[in-house]
Amino acid sequence: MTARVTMRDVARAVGVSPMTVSRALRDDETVNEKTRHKIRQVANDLGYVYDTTAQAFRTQKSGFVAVTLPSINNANFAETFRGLSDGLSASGMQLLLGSTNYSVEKEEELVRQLLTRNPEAIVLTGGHHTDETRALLSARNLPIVEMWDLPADPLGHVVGFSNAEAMATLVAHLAASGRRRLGYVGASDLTDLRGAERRDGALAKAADLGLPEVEILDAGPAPVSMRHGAQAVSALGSRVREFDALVCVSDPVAFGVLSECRRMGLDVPGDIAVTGFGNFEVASVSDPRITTIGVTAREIGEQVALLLEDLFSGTPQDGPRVVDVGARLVLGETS
Amino acid sequence: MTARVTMRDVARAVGVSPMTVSRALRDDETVNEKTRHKIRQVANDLGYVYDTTAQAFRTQKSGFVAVTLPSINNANFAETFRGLSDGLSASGMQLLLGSTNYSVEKEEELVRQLLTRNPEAIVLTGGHHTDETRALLSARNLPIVEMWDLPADPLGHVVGFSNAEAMATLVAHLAASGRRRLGYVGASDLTDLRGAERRDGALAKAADLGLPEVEILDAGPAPVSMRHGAQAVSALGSRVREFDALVCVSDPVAFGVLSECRRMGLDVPGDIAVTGFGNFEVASVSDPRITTIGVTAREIGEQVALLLEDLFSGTPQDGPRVVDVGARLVLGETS
DNA sequence: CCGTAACATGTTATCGGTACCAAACAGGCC
DNA sequence: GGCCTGTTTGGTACCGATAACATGTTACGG
Repeated sequence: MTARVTMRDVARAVGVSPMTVSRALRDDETVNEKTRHKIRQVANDLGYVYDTTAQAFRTQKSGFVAVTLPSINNANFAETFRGLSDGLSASGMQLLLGSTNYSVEKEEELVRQLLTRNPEAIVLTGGHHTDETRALLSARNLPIVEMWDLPADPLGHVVGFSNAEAMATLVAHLAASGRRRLGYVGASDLTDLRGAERRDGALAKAADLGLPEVEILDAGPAPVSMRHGAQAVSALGSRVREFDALVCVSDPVAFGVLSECRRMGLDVPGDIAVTGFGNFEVASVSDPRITTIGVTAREIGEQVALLLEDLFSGTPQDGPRVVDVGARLVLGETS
Repeated sequence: MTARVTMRDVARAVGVSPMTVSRALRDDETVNEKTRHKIRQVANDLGYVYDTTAQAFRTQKSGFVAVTLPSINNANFAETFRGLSDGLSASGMQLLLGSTNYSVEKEEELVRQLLTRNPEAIVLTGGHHTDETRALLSARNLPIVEMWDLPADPLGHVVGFSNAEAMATLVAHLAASGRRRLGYVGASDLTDLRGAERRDGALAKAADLGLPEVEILDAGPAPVSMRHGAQAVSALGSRVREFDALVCVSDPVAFGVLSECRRMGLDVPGDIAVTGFGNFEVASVSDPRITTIGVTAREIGEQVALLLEDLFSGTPQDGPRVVDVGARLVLGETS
């Protein structure tokens, strides 16, 4: 194979210095219009491809923003990623994606790996991290954004909402419509910390409102999805009739619960209410539509992008910013 | 902020040369056990973080595999990405992800951008690309994998299945169970080329079997999802009764169609059959379960990873490889 | 005690851009 | 013409790791 074409080659072909080529392919300001045009032309003819790695090395700016998501296979996180990606492409940043599988240990490993690429900022999902992760991150002078939560002790900037509070709204709504015997369907372990917060929010609000104790229905280890919701209900068998509302950690779980309830001949919402979380597409398309919490997944990504753009553009900051994008009750036909 | 810690700093602190530090943090073979241990220790104490950018630059190996997906917000592509990601993490490769939004022009732009990062291989979804993309790629001596399709004129290696053939199987099944008046629900434009192939496969097979002409029900521009399936049916109104089967480009669309049919009081599969494609979770959880085509999304990713590992390990290759992972009919309760 | 092999470590140059500073050049003004 | 200003271009060093080669060190048999 022929050796790679570098700026030097282009420079030689045009009869200028590599420095001029470098300028011509970037700032445009100082280089003479004709020279620049010629350089671009020749670069193209020679099949020159710019080497971002070399640039990143020399300038010590990688052009990367590192992102960790619990799972890529989740419509909401995917939307956030898209919002972030679209928002940042304007400033020429590329995303470096890692998936933590809902594990803070995996997150630590990932952060360690991502940091070796010299990202110019790092975006984490959630506010729970290992001590080691926190140490790694604070040792670098690097903008940090935590999203999808409102952590009590943030590492840097925050774009999110209160999962507990949103869930409390939902429980209040159920109580107001006369539901009293609530079951909560979510992951059995607590690796999904956002899920855990939602659960705590539901339990606390129910206690607050004087409802009977909420029974926890185990849907298996995180991440839980449609099939786990269905399984949790079928495992319950006829005991499901003891409840008049099933509060689910997410819409996919709620959909599984809903489907299984119908298979068992239950009337939703006549016999039992079902609620989800996240306003996934399935919630608004299913028959009946599922009552849920609307989170602005895409907006979270966009807000993070805006925040980072501000940081990159050098706008002076007065301390870490906290953006609460909120979450609202979306009434469906299952409650 | 203090300047970054480099190998030089570690070397000075330990009293060895930077070269020894470099070796100690990598191969382990030649460096004395005690020296290595000391170096690791000191590196850790100093908070040294390896600089992959510098390594990538010096060795001219980026450690990146570039991947383009039509959409990240699609459970199947997300699964493929996971399979690929998990499979490649063993060989220390990191994925550089780009989303084409089902557009070959966006793909070209993306490929151009990704190539500046010197990826060691590139994985594309689908077999349709602009001429410019093909030119860009063949100018580099770079392993190329196309997945999710069996292109007639592949750029390199292939891991996929025939979308048209799979759809033909589905239509044959419908015909065998007595369905004759078929409607096809998919994107109106042809930007989703895999979708277009599925459509062509369905139409061709129907014609082949002597069924009446299949009517195309427009679900809007790609990408189409649940809501578009539902809208297509509601737009049809009572005309939906003219069909005895609705073949959908994907499971999400089929689910939308199914929900809307039920809202309209139709009995599925009594009055009308509904089929999907992709074996998404919603197909197996919904009530009734949706008849679909099972594609091995995760396996595609895993197979690509295996293929690339082989290439990276230097195993001699005899020409580009083609892996047909196949696709099978998954009978549900909607047909 | 020496030669040689096996192991362990050091030296130098380099990957492809670009920051920084210097210099060449053109045009305008007195 | 001489001087100044502004525009355009060039020269040199360097970012942090490592390939390739050279050198030093130890172990051991004869």
